Amino acid sequence: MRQSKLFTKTQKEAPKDEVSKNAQLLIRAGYIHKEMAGVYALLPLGVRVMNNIANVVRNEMNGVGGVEVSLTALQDKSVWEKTDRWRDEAIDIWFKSKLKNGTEVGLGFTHEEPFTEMIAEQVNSYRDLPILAYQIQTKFRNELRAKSGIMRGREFLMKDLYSFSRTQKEHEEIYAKIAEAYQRIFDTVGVGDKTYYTYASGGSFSKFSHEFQTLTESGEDTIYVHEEEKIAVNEEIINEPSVRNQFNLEDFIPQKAVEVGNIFSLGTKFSEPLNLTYTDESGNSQPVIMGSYGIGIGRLMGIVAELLSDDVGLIWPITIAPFKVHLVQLGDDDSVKSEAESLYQALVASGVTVLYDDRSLSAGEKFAESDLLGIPFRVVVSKKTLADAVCELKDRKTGSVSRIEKDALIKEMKKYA
RNA sequence: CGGGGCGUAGUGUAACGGCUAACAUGCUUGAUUUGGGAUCAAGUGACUCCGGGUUCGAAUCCCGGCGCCCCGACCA
Repeated sequence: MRQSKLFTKTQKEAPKDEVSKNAQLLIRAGYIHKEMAGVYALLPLGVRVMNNIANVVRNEMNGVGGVEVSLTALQDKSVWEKTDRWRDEAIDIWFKSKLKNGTEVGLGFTHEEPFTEMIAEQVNSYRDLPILAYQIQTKFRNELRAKSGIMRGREFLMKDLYSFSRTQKEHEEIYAKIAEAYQRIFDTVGVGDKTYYTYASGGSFSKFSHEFQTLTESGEDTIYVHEEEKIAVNEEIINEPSVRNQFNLEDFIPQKAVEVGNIFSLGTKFSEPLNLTYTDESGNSQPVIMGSYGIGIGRLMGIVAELLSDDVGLIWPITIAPFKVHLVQLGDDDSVKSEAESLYQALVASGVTVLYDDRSLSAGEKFAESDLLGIPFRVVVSKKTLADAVCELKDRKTGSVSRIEKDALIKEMKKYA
């Protein structure tokens, strides 16, 4: 993409109503636009990062046998009444509205109920199971207090997968497989080393649920971390006897963290009230064993922005960066322009995503903006580089600069196509 | 929902109850520049969040509303 066509602007200063680092950086760099408290629009660069993160998640979910669907945001009240989760006293974060005829509807804050109903329509026999189905969709939660930029909003993108198993054993195998996929996701997007598999309160069908918590000072949760074992325990259950029995808490140290994913066993909590059953090998009707697995895609983007940045801007990992290469043309010289243009064409032809800064601005401004945007590789074409028949390649993360011939550069960048 | 703070050009800040609401940045035009948000000049841009009130006079004080941020509570 040519930067002259990118309509977003960068700003030197963040709006004063943003305190959180993720929102400050993402707004300054032109990735997001604040619509209102806790509600952010995605600008072109933001869309690209969000899609990339979603695709990382999608690939892993497909890899463990997940099948993608897309349920509705508008919710039928009657489905939620079956599990008693329609009442405001039960769920206080519903956004509710009415149809013209007076029928009440809600905007989905999660999808266990409609998902279970949808699956019940499809499942009859043990031969139909297990099923892993997921969606990547916008959720709506009427939070009393939105905070921390895009980390806790009222409207946000989330991946939610639901597993439907015949037996507890089968469920547990799936659960473990998804936990591994989750860790790979966090590794891939660049926060794996700071993300801990965290024991949290389980609910009625299991001793624990598990959260994936990423360490950060701006986190709203406190977890107790065991560095060597790479596990943690959420503060909320730290005083429970079962926890004290299972873990030697002396080895755990408290840290601030943000929950980027969670997985939990639902047992038959939803399948029973919503009549999701199957006929087993003996001809008996059995309730389906369920699990639920969430990842906040938008929150993940926020945490990456926050953790992988420095004092001049964002630093995207190559896996989710909006573009792999930021090609910067310096000066208005015709020879420079045509060289940059041909390099741009060649990189794009090799399948590399490129943001090509074809504008006539001062070098300083272009560099400062490039640093702020955080694209992994910056390639400069200028009179200087042209004179030596090379390009300049800078790694945004390490800051290392090298000179490389055009063909070698294309070959190198092609690795990231 | 309890507590605290704040609303002034696009953005960031200033302005004792008193002059035409200032400065920086952005944007426009021109010139000089072209390897770190460059320099100079001339422009542009504000019903001071909204509605009431006090006062000779309100960005400034008072009341109400709306919005935003922070702390807490809440958070399958």
